Amino acid sequence: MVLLQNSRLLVTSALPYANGHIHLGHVVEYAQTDIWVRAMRMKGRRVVYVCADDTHGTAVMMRARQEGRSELEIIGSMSEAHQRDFEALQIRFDHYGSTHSEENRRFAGEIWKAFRDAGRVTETHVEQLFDPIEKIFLADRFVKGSCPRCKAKDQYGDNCDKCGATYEATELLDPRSTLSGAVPELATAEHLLVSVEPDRPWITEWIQAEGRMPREMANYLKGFFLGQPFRDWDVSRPAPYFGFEIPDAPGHYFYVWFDAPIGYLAATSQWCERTGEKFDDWWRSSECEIVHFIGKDIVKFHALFWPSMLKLGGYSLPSRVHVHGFLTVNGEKMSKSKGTFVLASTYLAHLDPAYLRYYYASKLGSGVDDLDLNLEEFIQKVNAELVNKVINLASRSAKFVATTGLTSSYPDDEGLFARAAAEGDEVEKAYEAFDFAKVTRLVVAMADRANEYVDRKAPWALAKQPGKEAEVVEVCSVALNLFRQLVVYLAPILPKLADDVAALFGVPNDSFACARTALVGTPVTVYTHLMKRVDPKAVEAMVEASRVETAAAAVAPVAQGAPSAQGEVLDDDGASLAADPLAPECSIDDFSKVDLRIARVLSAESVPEAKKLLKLEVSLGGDERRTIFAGIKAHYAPEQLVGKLVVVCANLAPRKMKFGMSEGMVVCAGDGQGVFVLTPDAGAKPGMRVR
RNA sequence: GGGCCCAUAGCUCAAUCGGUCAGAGCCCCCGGCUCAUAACCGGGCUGUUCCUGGUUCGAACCCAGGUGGGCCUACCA
Repeated sequence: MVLLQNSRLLVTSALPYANGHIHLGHVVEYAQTDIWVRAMRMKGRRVVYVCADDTHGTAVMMRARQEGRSELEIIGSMSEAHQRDFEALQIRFDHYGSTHSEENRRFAGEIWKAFRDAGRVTETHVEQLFDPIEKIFLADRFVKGSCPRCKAKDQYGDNCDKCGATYEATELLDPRSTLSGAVPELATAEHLLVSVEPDRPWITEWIQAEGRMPREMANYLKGFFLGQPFRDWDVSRPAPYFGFEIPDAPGHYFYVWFDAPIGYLAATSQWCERTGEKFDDWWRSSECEIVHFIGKDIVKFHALFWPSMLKLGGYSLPSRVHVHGFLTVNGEKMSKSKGTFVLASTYLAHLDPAYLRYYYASKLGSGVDDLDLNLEEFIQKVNAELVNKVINLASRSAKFVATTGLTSSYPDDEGLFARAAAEGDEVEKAYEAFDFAKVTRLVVAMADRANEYVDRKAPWALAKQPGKEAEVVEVCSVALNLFRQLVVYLAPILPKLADDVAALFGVPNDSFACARTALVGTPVTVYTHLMKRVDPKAVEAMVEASRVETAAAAVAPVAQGAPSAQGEVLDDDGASLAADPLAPECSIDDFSKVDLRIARVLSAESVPEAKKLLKLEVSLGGDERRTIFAGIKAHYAPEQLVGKLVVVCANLAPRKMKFGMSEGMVVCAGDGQGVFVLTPDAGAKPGMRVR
């Protein structure tokens, strides 16, 4: 570990993008960072934790146009929503800013000037497609057309997902703007690039320093980027663009990824302004170490470009770039149709944030592995470990000392308290090493020992024997002290519980040192449940609510590459329509050529060798049956479909596929991300025509 | 096709330098208890540590090859 023991710490989480709400995938990162920050504070370190909304770029601009609102309105309301979610999740920043701030403009300008002064800015002309209606240059993701190689329709401007060809957007056949549907024109745009190649030698070394980042990430960067010259980085976008105009290049704007990480600087600066701290003490001081928490998708920006920017600007480099994996739910990617794409606000409407914080912590090691939220395990683990073992200690002992309080001197407890106190070092080390799973393992083991002790001493039996009153109080004083010790160790993960327990005894739990000394003579207030068991029905309700919410929701036109940009738009904002414009008008005769029928799914099986295909057997009524291969494996389990009525195109020319003949097509709605099979209302029968 | 990571009981995972490390929790079964949020305690149960070969006095841990996953990326390492 590169971290020094006594320096101050500046900690960041990646900036959530202003185009979508916080969901459970985001929470992995913010909860993890928050836990680490709290743990470092409880060790006595000075820590500042900053974050901000990432606001710039085409996605926000287009959303503003579609909704007829200004960008400022959109980023304003999204920032509020984000902060509300974080607050409810007990994720506490010292400062939460926005990349759309004067400070950020200033820092971006300064770093830009540093590139200029170093002679590292070059210009280039890029032939790019231009939307004559929206008056905007089209990024690859905003153009669709036919693949120049295999002629597959509806492909984005960078590569073909049918044949895998890569090409320039300008090579697409029949290109269309996904924004307006217009035929794009070829236009020349001037772009500004910065060179990062001069930094490659020292970045190569910097990345591989012990503890800089998880080993597999360092290997990945080394193998993938560092072995060859860095290409110049295109950091400008032509107007119109929602962002900062480049000071010495009118008409050019900073690309969102240029000013996004600079948001870390700006947020710190705002915090300094507010608190009277000196900025240079945090970003230009050997006494301060910087720790970034990021997802593995954005490691390139944080480990290659960002150090280069910092160095040129004269700022400190990060001591640690802590990289985590993605969230899966029940073993697979979050799925809207399965209701496992859960927004933070939806979770919070049904469940206590403490459960999620605990569960995530119990699964977080120091590596980059994806974290699976298995909902069954979530219920079982939280109930068994947290409520049944830890909380139970207080629950089973508190009432015996309600009138007496804790003993005035700490009784003999067979060394249990001392042992757990000694293990505090291990707990602290595990926190520091980001191994929160180990923390929970240690704590659960301590709780087991404590429960075993209470069981052996059986205070409930003693209470029935006259003259043993003092002994009862002793046993329960031990139990409560052991309990509080656990709560102190868990405090970074469960700050609310720590506060509640502090109130129970009237003694704070704000430092790991609190776990070293037993409480004596302390009065105990009336005990009420500190945490309820997870109700499986609430989990079900949350999944159901997510299914409903997202089924009704439109999808963001593009998932933009900003920090942790896993966000989605969740209302009927026309984004889907914009992303996939209406086809040219057709006649009723044209339409009649397509014979759509209701069909019943008789069987469905996944094609093991195929990535995307399910093999369906459908009935059109009577003996008319069809075998259809549908590319919906990623979105539907075979058993979800069996027995369902669906709409199929019955007169589609049969198509020979690798796995057999497909004799029709199941009609689905989709936008490239979600896929939704259409089903008729009750009463429809197989064979009915759809007009 | 290339790169990286991973592979331990039904499930989720542990196991400082290769040396009682083959473990914990959950699940399941049996027993106890009744203070506690149908919670707690005790006992039992399952493993050729993916396979094959090698190094070593000794390997889950090191090396080679293979198989199977995950992620990234693509005619380029």
